[in-house]
Amino acid sequence: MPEPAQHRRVAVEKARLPDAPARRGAYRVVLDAALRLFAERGYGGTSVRDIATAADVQPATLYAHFPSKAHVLAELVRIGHEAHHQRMREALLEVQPSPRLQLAAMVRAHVSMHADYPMLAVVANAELHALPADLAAPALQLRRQSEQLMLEIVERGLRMGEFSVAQPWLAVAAIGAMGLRVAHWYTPESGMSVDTVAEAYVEFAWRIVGAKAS
Amino acid sequence: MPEPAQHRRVAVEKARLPDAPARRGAYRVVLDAALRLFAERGYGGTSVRDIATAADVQPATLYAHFPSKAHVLAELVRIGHEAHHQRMREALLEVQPSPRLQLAAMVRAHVSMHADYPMLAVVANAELHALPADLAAPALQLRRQSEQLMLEIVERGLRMGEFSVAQPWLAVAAIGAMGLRVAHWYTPESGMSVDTVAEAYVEFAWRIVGAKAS
Amino acid sequence: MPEPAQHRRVAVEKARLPDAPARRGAYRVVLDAALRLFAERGYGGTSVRDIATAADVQPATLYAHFPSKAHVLAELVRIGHEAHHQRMREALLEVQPSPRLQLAAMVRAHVSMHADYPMLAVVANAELHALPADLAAPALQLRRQSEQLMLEIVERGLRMGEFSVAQPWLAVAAIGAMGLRVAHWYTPESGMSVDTVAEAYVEFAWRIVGAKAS
Amino acid sequence: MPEPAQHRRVAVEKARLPDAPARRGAYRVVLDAALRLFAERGYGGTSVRDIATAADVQPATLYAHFPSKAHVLAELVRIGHEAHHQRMREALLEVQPSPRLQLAAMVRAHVSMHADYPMLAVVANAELHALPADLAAPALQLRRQSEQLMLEIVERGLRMGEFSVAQPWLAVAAIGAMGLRVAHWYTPESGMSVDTVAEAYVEFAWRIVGAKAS
DNA sequence: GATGAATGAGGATTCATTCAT
DNA sequence: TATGAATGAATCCTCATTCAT
Repeated sequence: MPEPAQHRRVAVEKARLPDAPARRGAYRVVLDAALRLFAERGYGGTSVRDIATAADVQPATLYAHFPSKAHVLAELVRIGHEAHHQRMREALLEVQPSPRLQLAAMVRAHVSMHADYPMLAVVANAELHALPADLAAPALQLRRQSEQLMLEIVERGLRMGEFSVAQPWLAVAAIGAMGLRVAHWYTPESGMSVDTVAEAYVEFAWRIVGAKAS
Repeated sequence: MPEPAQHRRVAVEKARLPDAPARRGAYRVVLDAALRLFAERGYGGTSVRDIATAADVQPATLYAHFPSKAHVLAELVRIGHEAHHQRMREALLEVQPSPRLQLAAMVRAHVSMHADYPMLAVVANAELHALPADLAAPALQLRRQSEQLMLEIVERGLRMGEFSVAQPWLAVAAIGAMGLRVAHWYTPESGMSVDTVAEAYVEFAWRIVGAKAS
Repeated sequence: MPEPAQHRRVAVEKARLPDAPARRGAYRVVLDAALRLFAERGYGGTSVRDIATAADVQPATLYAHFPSKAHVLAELVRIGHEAHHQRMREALLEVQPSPRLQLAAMVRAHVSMHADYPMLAVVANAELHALPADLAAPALQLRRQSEQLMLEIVERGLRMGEFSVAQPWLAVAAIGAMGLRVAHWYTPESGMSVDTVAEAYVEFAWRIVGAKAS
Repeated sequence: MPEPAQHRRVAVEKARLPDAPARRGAYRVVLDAALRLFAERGYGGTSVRDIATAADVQPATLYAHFPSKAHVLAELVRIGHEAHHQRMREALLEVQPSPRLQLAAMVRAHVSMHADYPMLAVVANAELHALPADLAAPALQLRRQSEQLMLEIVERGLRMGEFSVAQPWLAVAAIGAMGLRVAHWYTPESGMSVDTVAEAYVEFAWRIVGAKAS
């Protein structure tokens, strides 16, 4: 398995959440602490006391802002999936309707999301299973939409003769997987910019779907 | 994220371990039960009682065979990494020394391992972080070796003019990530054979590294 | 072995702690319960559940006040040794600087401490070994001080010609031992007052060191 | 409390049992191991596994020789009390019927027993309470006999005008206590011989009961 | 909002003991 | 006699959560 073989789940060390200026106070410090701990140790490996301690708050305080530990995770999962989905949508809206450029825009958004918010991506992906079905449902829907979107782009590219790949679904799975993993190894300290990685992965995606040179 | 968006961590439902005729008795049923539960719920989400119940033994019986819950995970991680490493090594030994064929052999081994033993692969990858450093160390070493091996093949292909890719390390990361994710969605009931998937991913890998048609 | 040969470790039946009006609530009831149980059954023979049940709280409540079962014992050991040390110090401060009177004051304090707080004395002495070294250290220091103090008094008495005994250290050991044991058999219901016992032991101590009649 | 303030329950480090050439094999190694562990950590602080490990035997093997963990302790308590009682009896049989000499013989036997077999003495005294009443009964009876015997000697000495002490029972309690404690601090490595200690304690005992110089 | 104390359920692990071999 | 595997109960302690303040 070809990424820096360390004994950590995320290479990055500080929690980062989008929409930074959102809520303030205990709500925010709890969410930040939970993000880091869930990313590093997993939901099951993190106790409410761990979160409270890291947030410099009493455990009881957490319950003034979240109905339960699961709802803290649910909130992170929601934020992660919504940010991801929004990046994808915006990327598509700003691009020419060519399958090649649309695929590039999606991969760019997908990869940069995972490099910009690695902890959030790891939590949203790897801890989703820890949520009860009802709390997981909204995220699953967004996930399905993104997947479907990319599949439609690839299939349109095939119909238009711009792409050439035998099993489009497998190609989409492979392209998605590439990006997912970035969250685990990427760190700004690696010397590579997010853009460098994103553009490299765009090229990989093009190659996978057999995109004709433009 | 482009795989079947379900609320499960592995598509497959039954635990499978290589070297099946190995040990017998409580050791084996505990390991089987732990494999399934760790894969489905994660290490932190699984209690010793859960394992014992699933294995139909008393919690105390587990401790006659493993020094601790962590050692059960460590054993699964070890088995997973060793099987993976062995498949890779054997694949390379049986192939012509052409980078193109060597890469294909590695990807085939990597992907088929993840499709043949999805739970083992998920546990070995996603729960490695739950192990104390000393128990994780052997697996990390094997991991580093596999990564290094694939990187050397790609770089040799580049030097020989058979491959063409700007950032070999990123290519290796992408190829590895593709395969990792297979463990989460693959199931024989999907209608695709392991070979179908493996061959598709070999083609993707070739495209990523820009392999010249042979 | 010459004390009432019963099958009990302390003759007394109710736990008593000095500085009674100190802390209130669960902290206090836990400490009282632990004192009685440790005295009667020993540290190893008492479970956290035993203590909690006797204190009429949940086991978890104990951990809101003490970091561990060992810390409950440590607290009792500390209280016991500090009370003992303080009695000794105060006794010395209130007495003429004659070795004969100083020895009497110390023995009186030593014996009355063991008769007034028999359970505390038994726990502080007989269960000290159950503490990890770091928790036992403060008690050991106080113990060494008391011993040294009595030895110095005896040696000064010898130099001044008031006492006459061949091995002062053995005399001190014997005098200390006499008092220690009082905690096991003394009870107010025996018909003897604490003072009666204390004065008898003062006489024994004088005889042991060969004190000249004043 | 005037003995070497260490964090150990017995100064001595090796287990010693009288009637050495008695039984052989596992019975003996288990008893030796239990003696040391019970002396150092107490009955409640020692597990059957601890004993078995120290004896280099499987836990199950212990049950081929003793019906239960409690019976191992009972055996040690029995051996200790019988040896103690026998020493006392023999000492009395070999001495002139003078109270002064009889008291000396008893103290000599009492003290030397506690210095010769410190671990056995500590276990027989400090762990007696851990035994169920029926297993403790024989030891308690021997104990009562020894106490009674010494009391009778002292009272006879009083009637004969050889001794002079106000409360004979307290004197007996004090003399017994002195000797008991020797087991905790005595070690041959201290530089004092058993005889030195015993003779010093004989002198202390004489002084306590106010024995007239012979 | 925040908290300190409390709790019942459950966490991993060890207990003394049994039994087939 | 000795043992390896097994067990049900109990070990200490932590869990997520509640509630009066």
